[in-house]
Amino acid sequence: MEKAFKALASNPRRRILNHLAGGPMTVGEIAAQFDMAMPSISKHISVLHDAGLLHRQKRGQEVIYSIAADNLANSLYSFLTPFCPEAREIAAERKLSSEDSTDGD
Amino acid sequence: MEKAFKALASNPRRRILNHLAGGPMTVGEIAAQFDMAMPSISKHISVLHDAGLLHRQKRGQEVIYSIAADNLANSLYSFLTPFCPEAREIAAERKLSSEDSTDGD
DNA sequence: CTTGCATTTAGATATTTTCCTACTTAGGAA
DNA sequence: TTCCTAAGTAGGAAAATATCTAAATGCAAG
Repeated sequence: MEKAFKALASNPRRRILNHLAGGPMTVGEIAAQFDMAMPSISKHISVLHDAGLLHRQKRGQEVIYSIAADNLANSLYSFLTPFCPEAREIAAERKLSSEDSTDGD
Repeated sequence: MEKAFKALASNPRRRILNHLAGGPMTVGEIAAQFDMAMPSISKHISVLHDAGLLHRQKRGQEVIYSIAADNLANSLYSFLTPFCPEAREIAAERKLSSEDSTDGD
């Protein structure tokens, strides 16, 4: 969860997520939306991926990233749980419906 | 929202929020939970407050902070909206009920 | 094998964040 | 006033982050 929040604490990284909300993309397609050198984008993407917020898939020499919506949602819901009753309910439901134990932190 | 995510990207600050989940506290009470100098805690608190995540109330020479749960939840829900249908619904509901009951803070 | 393209890694530098000590502000009481 | 305590500010050192250019890696085609 530490990693997820650190990953989300950056404007370019949140923008990357927003672009990916439109569907999976290659690194190049993502980078095309930014006025930033490719390696910087690549680094941001890897921070997001490392936080479990992106899925990665290779196609030839391209790498396609897509949002790991479940991890994103679960991280935020479980963080909200102590503060917010509705988040507690939702977090519980999500946990039930997907029994794939993913991250702990 | 930028501020909220930056504020949440720090372990000590998330710990402060978790302590405050137990109820309002003075700066001193919060600081007592940490092995960190007072000014550092004070700074963390002010980052959280500046992000709209804490309410502030003075009582004599003490300052009492409490969680601004609504802002916390709204920030995260509205961020999640593009990625997650249930967040969209919840965000919409929250927005409605906050227009209804103008509870000031 | 060589060339070309997509992505990542390495290394350098500038900015930001974190945390400390020392000092200031402000309220309450003697 | 003077003293004490709670909280915040100022300034600076150390660590972490962001970003760049240059070089390396991986893959596919000729």
